[in-house]
Amino acid sequence: MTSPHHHAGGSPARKLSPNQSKILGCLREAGEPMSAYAILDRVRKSGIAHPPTVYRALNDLMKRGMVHRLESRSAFIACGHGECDGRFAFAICRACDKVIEIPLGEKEQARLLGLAPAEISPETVTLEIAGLCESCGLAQASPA
Amino acid sequence: MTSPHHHAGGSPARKLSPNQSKILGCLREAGEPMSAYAILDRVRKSGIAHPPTVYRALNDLMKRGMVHRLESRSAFIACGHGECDGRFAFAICRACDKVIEIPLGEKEQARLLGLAPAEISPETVTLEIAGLCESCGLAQASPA
DNA sequence: GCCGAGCGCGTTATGTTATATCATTGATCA
DNA sequence: TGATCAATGATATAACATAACGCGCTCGGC
Repeated sequence: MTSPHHHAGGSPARKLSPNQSKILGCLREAGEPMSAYAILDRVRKSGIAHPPTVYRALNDLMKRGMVHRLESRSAFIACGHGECDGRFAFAICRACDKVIEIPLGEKEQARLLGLAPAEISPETVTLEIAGLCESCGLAQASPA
Repeated sequence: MTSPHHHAGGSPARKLSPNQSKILGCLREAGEPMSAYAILDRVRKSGIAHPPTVYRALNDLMKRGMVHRLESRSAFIACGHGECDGRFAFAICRACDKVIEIPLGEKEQARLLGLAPAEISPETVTLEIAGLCESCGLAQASPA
């Protein structure tokens, strides 16, 4: 048995590997979406040196629901709820990249999956809403 | 026959350039999503030789609503309705890449945009539903 | 006709995102 | 002790996308 290593809280299953912890920490610190290569730059000093290392960790973290991928931006972000196994949507400011995670209730999920035609039995949904956040909206309405 | 009749200025519905026509034709023939480089391979015989040519045409066609991009696959597909300026969703078979375009009614659109929190005023929605199509579902249930 | 502006497009080069593959390490167990 | 497997390290390359420059055509003014 190994000693508990890190991350108090809720994880019922396996623990994170050191690399996974580093990368999750990096994303949580940032609080905003980062590309895999941006993550790589930030964790180089921690000894992570190659893209596959980052992608492996990200894929594992995504399986656990602790990191999500923003498809419309090819970027990754820490789950705002620590961990979630459900479905969620994102609202993304197209100007400043701010991201807000939107948890989807059961009903909402069902409704979204129900949009799929009979020919395709739906499994996962990717929903990203782009727009302008308040400050960027103001900045644009009255430029310098 | 191409009629090279282009003109800068007010006309709201300009016609397609030769390259745009070729690439739209290619996508329509395919009837399924293609990567930009797959398109490039297919139109090389028509004289298109470089990625930027393809991306330029794709971007124009997307602005016109005649081509959509599948974010979750980095692929492009001809609009199933010829042209649409509205919102739409996609159902995608994760096994065979079959794509079905789902037109979203006004109500559905409004509901989706309404999911955005107050902080972000929503503009566009990206909704992609992945799952298994009938034949792939069967194939998986009873493998050869 | 001549000229310059605008535009579509060709071309080169490079940037960015992601993965296939093999090597190394370290734990487990007959 | 040595076989074996899982995880990670490292190399290389594949796949996706765009920046930047330049050419040639058509259009409009003169």
